[in-house]
Amino acid sequence: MIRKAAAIATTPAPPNGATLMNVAKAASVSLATASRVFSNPELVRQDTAERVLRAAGELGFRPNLLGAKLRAQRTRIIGVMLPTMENAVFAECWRGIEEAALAQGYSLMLVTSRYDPQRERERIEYLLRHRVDGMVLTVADAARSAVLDQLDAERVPYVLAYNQGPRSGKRYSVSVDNRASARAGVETLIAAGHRRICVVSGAFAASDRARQRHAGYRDAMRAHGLEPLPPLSLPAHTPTQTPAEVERIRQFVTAPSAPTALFCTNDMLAIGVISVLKRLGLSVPGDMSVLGYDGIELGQLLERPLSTVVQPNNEIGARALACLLAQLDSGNAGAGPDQGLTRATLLPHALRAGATVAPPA
Amino acid sequence: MIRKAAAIATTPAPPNGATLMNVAKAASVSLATASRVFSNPELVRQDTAERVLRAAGELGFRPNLLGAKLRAQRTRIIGVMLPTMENAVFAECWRGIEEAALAQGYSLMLVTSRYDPQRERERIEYLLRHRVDGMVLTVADAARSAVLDQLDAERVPYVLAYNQGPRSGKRYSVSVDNRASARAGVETLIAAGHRRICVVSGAFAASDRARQRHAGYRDAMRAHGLEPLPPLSLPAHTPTQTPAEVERIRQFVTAPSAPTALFCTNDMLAIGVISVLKRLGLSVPGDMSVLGYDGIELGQLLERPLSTVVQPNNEIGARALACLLAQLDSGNAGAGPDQGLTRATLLPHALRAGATVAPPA
DNA sequence: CTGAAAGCGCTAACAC
DNA sequence: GTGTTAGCGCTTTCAG
Repeated sequence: MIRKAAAIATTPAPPNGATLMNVAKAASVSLATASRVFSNPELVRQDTAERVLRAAGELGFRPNLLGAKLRAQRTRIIGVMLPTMENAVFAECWRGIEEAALAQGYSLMLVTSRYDPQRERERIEYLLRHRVDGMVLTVADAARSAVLDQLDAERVPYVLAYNQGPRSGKRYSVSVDNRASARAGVETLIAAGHRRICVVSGAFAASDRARQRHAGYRDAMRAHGLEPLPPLSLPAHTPTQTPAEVERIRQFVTAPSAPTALFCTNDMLAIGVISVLKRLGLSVPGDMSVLGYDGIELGQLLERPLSTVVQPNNEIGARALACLLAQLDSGNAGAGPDQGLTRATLLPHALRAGATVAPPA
Repeated sequence: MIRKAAAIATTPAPPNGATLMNVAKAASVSLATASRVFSNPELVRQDTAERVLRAAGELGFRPNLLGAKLRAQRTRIIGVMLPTMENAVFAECWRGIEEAALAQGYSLMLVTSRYDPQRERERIEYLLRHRVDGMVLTVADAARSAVLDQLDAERVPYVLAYNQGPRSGKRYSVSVDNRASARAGVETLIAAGHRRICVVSGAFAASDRARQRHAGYRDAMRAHGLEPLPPLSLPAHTPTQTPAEVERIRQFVTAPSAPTALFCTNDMLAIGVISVLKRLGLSVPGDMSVLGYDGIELGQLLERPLSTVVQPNNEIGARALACLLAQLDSGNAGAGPDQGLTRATLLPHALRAGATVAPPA
């Protein structure tokens, strides 16, 4: 008895007396019945349910998902890791993920990695401690990612977004065909009459997509008998208009045999580059054509709409989540046998003709 | 015995045998000691701790935060509700929040409301069920928000971001002085020689900031003996360049006594408006000056850098979180007495001269 | 259709 | 310093 009293006293002063247990008491039913009213209503008689519901309403009952999750050993929380929200492409993807999650009754926990593998590890560990049921991830480099290997080893379900898995790999991924779409984009440049075309990218090491898109560029060039030119590799994937960066761009575009068209591996970069060119006294597309990649909405809102390779960003997010939930529903336990199906979902890309590409002068 | 066996069998097949309990066994210590090694290491002897740590390492132990949270009655999760991530201003704010949270060991749960009060209610209820310790919120209209009233009633700690609380209100908020900063912005327009200045905004009903900024506009106009003009109120806070919207803008800017300068209540809107003007054959700032509000980074990266009123977005997020944690640490229980301090933190704004404002023709 | 009871993994008194 | 123990709030057999 004393023990009991002590135990009660130590209880952190019920911040919320509205527990299921109290609801049950108020409705004169057992805890089990009260629980069922919320999780399996069909198992309880109409009027009993109503009584419980009324009691819940009066007490202002709000289910504590923590208890439920702990017991159920599944949280219905999905971890999402994206490089940054400040690049609209990921904000658009997030929207797709969030809508899909909402529709399916899942919650999300978002972390950003800033394209930093070290930080990727830490943030994912964090998600793991929260016992997320699975994750939607965009990593710097899927092919050599220690953290992905770890996730595989621990059998944590995840789906890559934007990172494109190999055609017959074991990893799930949702993306466009980076290489083919980049090639298609560059081909529009070639079709416009450009011969000297260069890639502008953030650090290739920090983005497998950038590398794949670069490969697509090479495909296009070679297919048309053109010599791939060395790329302009900038430090970041989002533009910083530091003097150093501006100077690098200046040197690049004013060299003796400067390119007549630039293929930027993402739209933000393209936007930044266009502005730098302008500042350098070059007109776009008069003196230099610029093609982006991503298809962010913003591109269409600009004074000079951005010509770009469009990815269905919302859909990439939504499909990635759907793919993850499908995994969760099915062979969650014990990883179903490989059905020989490709696990890399490729969504169609499109080309958006803006006003930043024209025939060379 | 039978019971016991049954109970074990029903356990959802340990997806993770690496529990604290098992670590404790492996290290031949009690559960309590093992727990202390992680939460209060100073309470346990060096070598004991090492043994536990080693065992944990071998078993691949990862603390299950769910159990800890349930027991501790605090989750160390902060709920964040922002209107949308697709407006960079909120993406920048998120960054500030995330960095601050990371530094303090808090996790975040992000939801977006799309400027929709109904959705605000639902999403917040969601956060509440997850037992977040507190929230950082940007709501459509803080002054008449049912959900905020509810949060007050339930004594859920929260801090508003962007929504500006009244000088001596009871609510915590972190923002700039919307009215004063807007006034300062419009005054730069007046200083440039403009007399006919109009506000362009998304639906005022859906944003108290838009209304406050509009009030600042009126202040500026009146202070300079100018007649406030009727605003152009667009349906959304982010631009959609639908034919209908373009047409509305056209009528507005080609009317007999059309304005010579436009003050847009946010940067995204300004960017969209500039592009529409261009399409309508008007040059900015030649035929029309445009001033934005928000100071998103993107504004500086544009071909024609956006003139705008700058808010410290990262800092708004970081400070809002800090303010929330301060609340949590102190009078979490029982809402400390009103210290007469203003709970509305006002951060300094700035004016950024871009290239979209010039003297009227 | 309803109830009793056994925990999910962890923390925090309290006792030793 | 360390162990014992009683739950946090909920779900889910198993038994009526």
